[in-house]
Amino acid sequence: MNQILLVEDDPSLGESLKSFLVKEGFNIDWVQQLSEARKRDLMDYSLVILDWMLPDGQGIDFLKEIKEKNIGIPVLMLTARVDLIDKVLGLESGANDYLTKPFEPRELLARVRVQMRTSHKIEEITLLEFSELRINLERREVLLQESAVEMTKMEFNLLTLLAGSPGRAFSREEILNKVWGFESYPSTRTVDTHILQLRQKIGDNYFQTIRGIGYKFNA
Amino acid sequence: MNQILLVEDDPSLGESLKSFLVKEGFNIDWVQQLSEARKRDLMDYSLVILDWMLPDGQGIDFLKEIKEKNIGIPVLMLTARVDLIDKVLGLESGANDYLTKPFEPRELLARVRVQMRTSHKIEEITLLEFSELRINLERREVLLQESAVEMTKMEFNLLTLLAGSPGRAFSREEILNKVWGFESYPSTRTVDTHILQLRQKIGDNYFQTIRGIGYKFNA
DNA sequence: AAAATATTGACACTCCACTGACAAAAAAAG
DNA sequence: CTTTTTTTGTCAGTGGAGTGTCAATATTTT
Repeated sequence: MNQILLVEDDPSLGESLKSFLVKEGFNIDWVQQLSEARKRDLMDYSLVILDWMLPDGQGIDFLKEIKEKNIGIPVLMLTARVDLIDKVLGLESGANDYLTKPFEPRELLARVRVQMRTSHKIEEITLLEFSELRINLERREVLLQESAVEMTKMEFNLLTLLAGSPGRAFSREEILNKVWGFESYPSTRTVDTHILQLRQKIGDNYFQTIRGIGYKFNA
Repeated sequence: MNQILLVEDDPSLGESLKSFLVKEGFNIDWVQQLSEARKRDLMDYSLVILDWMLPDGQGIDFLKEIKEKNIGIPVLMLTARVDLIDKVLGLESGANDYLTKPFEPRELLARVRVQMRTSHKIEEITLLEFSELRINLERREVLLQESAVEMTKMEFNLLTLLAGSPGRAFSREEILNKVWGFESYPSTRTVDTHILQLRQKIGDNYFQTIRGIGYKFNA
């Protein structure tokens, strides 16, 4: 789990950063546009390195999207500007760290390691366990009474969102935002269908309908 | 909850940092020596701001001690040196962030907030508690004397509006605007009906009629 | 290409938000 | 105090919104 999503439009900087970090043992997925970055499933990464200015939008907008999803993935922002305002704005928007260009690769490396280190602590919660149900976030596996249950991508993401906060009520909109993301807007009925799938796979009891709102997971 | 241990030997810098952070709502415990800092119980704090050089030892030594204890408290290092080596060394030794003097107070503030945010999740007000009644906004649950009371969507919304400001009088129009929204305009009698439902479910005492106006919630 | 998955739309069914009517209570008027 | 007027309490019936379900279509993956 040392996968990093690098969002940087400058080809030469991106290339050198990638090769530098790869040498240090990280797995780098380098994209040059926000539109590309939005297609990625953030669950697959343990850190996002995000440029401030990008051809198709502000990096800070993407940052806000990430933080609203509340996945807990750390974000390290890069900027060419020396403006303190930008710096503060970035950090207050939820960035975990900030680096001003030009910077030394070794400082970047150090700060990357800090983020990996601190986020790894949160990653300790890779198991959600209930009476008959066990969800392994790291392996993306679901066990029902010791036997594996196959889950599709959306099913698994939906399940972990709900099961990650048992008892908490989720509105359909919140679910769409956090599981599907901002760029795709399926109808709210899509949520129902996937809930149906989950109910069929692991039983009705876990999922409680909250009429007019959405659903909640009961342990 | 927002207690910060500031370890800084320079009197003028320490004083100005302390007053600045106090103004921002933090509780600052400022010590000028490592020996003083070591006497403190780190459990009492949610962040340590640590100078690199101190009269009775290196700040980085204290940093290592903290990290070896594995308490999980974040540390923000300060240094007068511009040496990249120091920076990297500090971060690799377990510091969560790093600032090189001179720095802007606002940048310090932003980085402090980042640390506070990631370490201590600020608990949101999701509970309304009264003598026999507990309302959990997150779970959308209502407990009356420890036993759950089923609520429909409108009932729950109405209850939380009134119970959110106990003693405050709400006119029917205000209630309609805030619970039902602007687009739908049911008659004001609808409010009465829902108040009736609530009275039947959790007792008459909580809801007081204000003739000619509307209702208020009494704790 | 085929297979797996995601999404939409349709239908039936349930439930509850809302209305309207009347009773009861309070306030105002006489 | 009595009567009239206004406001609120109460309840049952109904229409419509919300949901479960499944099949059909679109999309992605293999």
